[in-house]
Amino acid sequence: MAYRRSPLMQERLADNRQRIVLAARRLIAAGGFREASIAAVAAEVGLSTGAIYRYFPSKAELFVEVLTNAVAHEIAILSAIIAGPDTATQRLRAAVESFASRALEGPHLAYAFIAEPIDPEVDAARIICRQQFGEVFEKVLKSGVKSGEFASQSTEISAACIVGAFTEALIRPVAPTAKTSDKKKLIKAIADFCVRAALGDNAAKIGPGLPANNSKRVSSRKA
Amino acid sequence: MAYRRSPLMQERLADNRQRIVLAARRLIAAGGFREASIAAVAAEVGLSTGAIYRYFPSKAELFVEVLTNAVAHEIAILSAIIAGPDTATQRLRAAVESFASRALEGPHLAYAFIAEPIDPEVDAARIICRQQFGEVFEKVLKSGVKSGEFASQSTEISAACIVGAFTEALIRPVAPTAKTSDKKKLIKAIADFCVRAALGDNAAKIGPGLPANNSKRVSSRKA
Amino acid sequence: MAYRRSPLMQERLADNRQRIVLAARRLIAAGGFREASIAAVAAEVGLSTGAIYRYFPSKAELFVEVLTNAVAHEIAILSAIIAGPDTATQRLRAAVESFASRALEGPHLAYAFIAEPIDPEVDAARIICRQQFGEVFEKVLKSGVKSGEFASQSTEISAACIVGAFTEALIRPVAPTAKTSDKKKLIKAIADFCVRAALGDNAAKIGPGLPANNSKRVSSRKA
Amino acid sequence: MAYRRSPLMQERLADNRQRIVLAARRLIAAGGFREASIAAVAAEVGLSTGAIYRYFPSKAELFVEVLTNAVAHEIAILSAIIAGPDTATQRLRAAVESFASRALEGPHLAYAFIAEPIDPEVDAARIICRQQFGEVFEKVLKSGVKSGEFASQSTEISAACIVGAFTEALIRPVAPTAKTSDKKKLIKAIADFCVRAALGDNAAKIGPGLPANNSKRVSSRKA
DNA sequence: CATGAATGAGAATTCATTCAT
DNA sequence: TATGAATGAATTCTCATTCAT
Repeated sequence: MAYRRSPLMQERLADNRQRIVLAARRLIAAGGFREASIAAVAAEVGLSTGAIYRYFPSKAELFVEVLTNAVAHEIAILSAIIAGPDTATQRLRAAVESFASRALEGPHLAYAFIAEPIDPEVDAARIICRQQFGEVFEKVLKSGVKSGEFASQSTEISAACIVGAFTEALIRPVAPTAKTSDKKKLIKAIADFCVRAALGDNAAKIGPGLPANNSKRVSSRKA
Repeated sequence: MAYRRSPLMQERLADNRQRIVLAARRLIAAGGFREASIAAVAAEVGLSTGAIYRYFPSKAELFVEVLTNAVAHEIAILSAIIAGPDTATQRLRAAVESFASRALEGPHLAYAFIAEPIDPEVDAARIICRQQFGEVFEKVLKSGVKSGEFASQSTEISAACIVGAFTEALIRPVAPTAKTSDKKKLIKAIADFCVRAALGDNAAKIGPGLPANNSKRVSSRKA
Repeated sequence: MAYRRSPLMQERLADNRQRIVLAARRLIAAGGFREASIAAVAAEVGLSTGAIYRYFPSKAELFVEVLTNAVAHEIAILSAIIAGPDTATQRLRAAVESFASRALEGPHLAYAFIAEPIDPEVDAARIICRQQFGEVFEKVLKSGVKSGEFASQSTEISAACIVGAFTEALIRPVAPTAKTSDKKKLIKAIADFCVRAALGDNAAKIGPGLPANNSKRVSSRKA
Repeated sequence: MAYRRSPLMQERLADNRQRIVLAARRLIAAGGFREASIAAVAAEVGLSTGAIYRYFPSKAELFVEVLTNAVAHEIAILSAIIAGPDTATQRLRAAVESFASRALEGPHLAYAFIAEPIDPEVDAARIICRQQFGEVFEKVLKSGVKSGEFASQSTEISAACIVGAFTEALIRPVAPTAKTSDKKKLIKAIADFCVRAALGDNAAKIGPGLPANNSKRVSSRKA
């Protein structure tokens, strides 16, 4: 009598897989790769270590999926923003701010995207993820350059720089960064930086779209 | 009558310390912290593991010195560039290009500056190093803002973004990046990005000083 | 449907913990702390080194348990003897003889109670163990002094001296002490010594209760 | 031209040997065997580690000499006391007090006499040392038994018990034992214990020579 | 003779992975 | 399928001992 898998069972299985990924993600976000041992992940999901290996052939592949998953989620959000109806400047700013604000919530997870290769396999995945981010940003840049809104530039490399630029923001405050208002300022300043870089000498043309810094946007407009 | 150490010996000793640091650096540059076990470092210098501990009380302290050393060297070069007589724009560009081109030589070492905290002690050193880089860049930014050459901005965060932006360049090509010409383009594009971000809407004012991308600076000016 | 651990397995697990403690104890008894490396203990139980750490977080804690266990066993026996109905003299003698005879079986284990602090944690446990022994003996001494059977004395220090006195017996014959009859003589002589010291000048009063040496109690009295 | 050793040189050599032994002794007394690494000993004497091996073929042999030396010194003092003109009781008491009071000054050195066999060779030496102590005490015991002052007893084992009994005193206060008055009481109580054990039921005969507890000795004797 | 750098054999501890139940 | 005990290789660090200078 062959066992047929009940729908309930199937769901639980799919469930477990997802729960493992999320547990690993939570641990990485909280304490970095170092804290995310198989034993810790298993404990977090409420399974045994052995059970993890029923769903993932190795720790590396689990981590690859954690990255892939997290990135897919981000990419979806960013893509939606970037596909929006606003000007390229507005969309770029919104995308950077959106990503950066989430990144600040889990700095250790952010590390994961740029961290030291714990494992070659994981490293390969990470590079791909970064490229995906780059591609999304490249879209806005291209559309902005095409429309003349942005300065002419190597959109591919600019995209990479944008990823790198706000990456920095994630890494700096390893200590839980005090105030919410500080975070907002930080995010805004990063977005400003990226937008300025995208605009180039078109900034003047465009006019008051870009505040030169956090507090004087109005004054900058009157010129 | 105390025995005096021969000059040859003295040299070898001082040498050894440096050789250990360099060997560790080489290993980190080639394969990351992961590959730089004490045993590997010892083998690389041609010493026993025990000998390493004559020069460094712990692995952490060795790694701290590797970072400190590497950073000190970079900082010296960057500081010289930044203290130069050129315009802020030129100095910023030169600094970014200088740093980025060296970083491309040892991508894994670059990782070390942003890596996942392997060890709290090493991590502390890393954060300090990043701040030092930031401070150097902040200098040019401040001088440029003060002279009116750069747009008004949060120089601290812009400096961090610059560090982050070219950090990206170091991380991307983990695979040995094909052609030298590619590297040059990459470096130039990064510098362009950073300079644009610094200039902001002053770009137009300043005039054709900034090429919007690698080859078409003229066209970008006509607008 | 969670798997239930078979009773056999459960038993083996509980067993293992105990077996590790006993293996460590055996090794210490045979060759001292020196011979009881984690590797040796693991080999003795037939486990891997890693397995030991499933049961004990560190070598120190294992050793503490070895001591604690051994002492708890002794204390239980001694307490029973000392709580008995006999005269203080008889109970003291019985307690010393009981302890000493067991101690002679594992001289190296006895070392463990007085050994050089190998590890602060273990050392702390050892001091507590010695105090516990002392307290047990102090009970008989106090009861004997109170009843007038023993001479007035510092019961605390006398108790310590008793522990020390037969400690000596454990240490002397590191070489496998020849004959059983010798051991018996040794134990008896130690007990005599302790009892004499407890009695003090009450000895005469009490009468022939105490043999002055092993075999000639009658003759010793007539003098 | 053969080198002739100058008298000065000879002295320095003999000196060094002694200085090494004393340095080792100091270190052991201060922090136990654990703190007395060859490197530490060398630093203490102001020699190189290699130099130690010119005087002692191994660490074990150095430690053996440390023990032997220390014991020889003690034995000399004790022998003098025991060869004195007083009663056996007085001589025994004096010997115990003399030894114990010195032992309290360097508890860690005292450990060394009873410590866990760090090394079989050292262990062998330690056993011999203990026996030597025993022999000295046996002398008084024998003389006291012969004169009828002490109870008939196995002098060999009583001697061992005495060594063991005050050994305990050395081990108890690993923490620097506060007050001098406490120390005095401790030493006296130990001596009392040993003397009582030696006297046995002769105590009454002899009369008020033995104070049953700490404070009434002098007044009780002269009567 | 003196030096002290170098050796290298352990020792404790960690953790991804396997496998009997 | 699930469990988690067991494995064992790898890693950091220590220290007695040696030997070129």
